[in-house]
Amino acid sequence: MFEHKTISLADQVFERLESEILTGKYNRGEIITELHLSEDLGVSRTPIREALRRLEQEHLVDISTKGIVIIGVSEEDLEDIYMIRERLEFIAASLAAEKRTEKDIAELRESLELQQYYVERRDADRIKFMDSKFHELVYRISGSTVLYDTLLPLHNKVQKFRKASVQNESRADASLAEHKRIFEAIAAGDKDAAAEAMKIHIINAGNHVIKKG
Amino acid sequence: MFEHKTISLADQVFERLESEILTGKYNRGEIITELHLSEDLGVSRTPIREALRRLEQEHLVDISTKGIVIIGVSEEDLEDIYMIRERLEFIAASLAAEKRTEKDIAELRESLELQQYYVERRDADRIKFMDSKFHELVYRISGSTVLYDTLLPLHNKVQKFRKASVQNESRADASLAEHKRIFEAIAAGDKDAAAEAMKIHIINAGNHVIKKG
DNA sequence: TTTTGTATTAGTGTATACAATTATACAGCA
DNA sequence: TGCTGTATAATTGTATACACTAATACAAAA
Repeated sequence: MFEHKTISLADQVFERLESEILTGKYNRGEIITELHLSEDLGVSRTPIREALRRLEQEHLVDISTKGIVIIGVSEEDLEDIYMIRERLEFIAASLAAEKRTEKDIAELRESLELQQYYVERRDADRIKFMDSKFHELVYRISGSTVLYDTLLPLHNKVQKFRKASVQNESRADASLAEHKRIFEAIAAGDKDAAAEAMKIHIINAGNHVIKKG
Repeated sequence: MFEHKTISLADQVFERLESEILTGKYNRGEIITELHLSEDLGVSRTPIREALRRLEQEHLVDISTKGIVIIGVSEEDLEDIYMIRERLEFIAASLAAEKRTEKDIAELRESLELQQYYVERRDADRIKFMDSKFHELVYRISGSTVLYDTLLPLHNKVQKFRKASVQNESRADASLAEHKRIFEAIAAGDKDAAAEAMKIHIINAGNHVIKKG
């Protein structure tokens, strides 16, 4: 009856470590060991290693003979990520406007309403969460597995930097307004408007996140 | 003296399986098991699993309770991949023209000379290899880890389809000419010309690989 | 004091045994 | 014939023991 989809320890460890690295718990260049992780998390090295292999593939860590070297996301990476997202989410929004179903529209609307709720309450963590949710929905609605797989990791990688941005009240308000504009265009099936609104949104978000030299 | 960099079994298994999946050894939907792989390759399940986890992350396989389900790359994925590459390699070429050193130029030139050599000898496998090498060099020279990590998997995923394309002699000649144009622009440090030449190249390559409905 | 060789230690890499879950085949029954 | 329950088998998930490599500390000699 109740879908008790058990998540493997390896997956849990991956999610946790990825989140901890992306939110800045570990410093760039810091070295950790499988044994420490194993003891800290209370699981054997096997699932730890499977998680680390995936993190290594994402270039979030480097596995050396001295241990696990934390890489994370640098300021330079940030600019590249927003540059790429600007181009690809432009496409994703266009496709989403083309392919969205009534159910998709309802999901987007609900996610926006929740975002509005949290923006009014100045709940930065949940704002960030709903912001991610909205973008992920657009990726999914685009119907392109390739776009989804390409964009989701890029989006996740800016977490640490995005939190500060979202705590800025005026930016939180503006971001919500931009999401609404994107939503309206997708709901109306207006491909060009959706793409353009998304492009502007990514550019604005990037400008607020990237520290200018 | 001799750098005998030992490659772990897990990495070897990953490379091999990835290549076999992308070149079409397994059919979409086919199910294999860890035990079979373990026996076939003569290694224990541990490195097999670590390889499979990475393949799963790339959406090349799906690990279910029935076994490992082969996903691979579909025809629909192809169009998305070339659409994305068109946009991102445009940027990569531009950055490469901006940042290339003399050493980079020499490497690109050498890779082109080899490609020419193999094109003249109609050696499809090696043409494909040198074609990949050229693009990978551009990714690297762009100086963006993010672009590199994003583009390399996308490029690799079209392997199976690219081989047929490269066996077409007129396309092989055209592709070489396009590479030369990209090279000249990068060597000259002409960002816009490099970007434009790359864009045209990707579009042409895509048109030859994608079967029209 | 510096350098070099060696013993030790700390770390990842691999194999194997076992646990848990789920698919499957088959028998019994309606 | 079709359905249902159960036993069996097949598969992935996890833990642990061991192998191997390389970094490190330390002592001895130049």
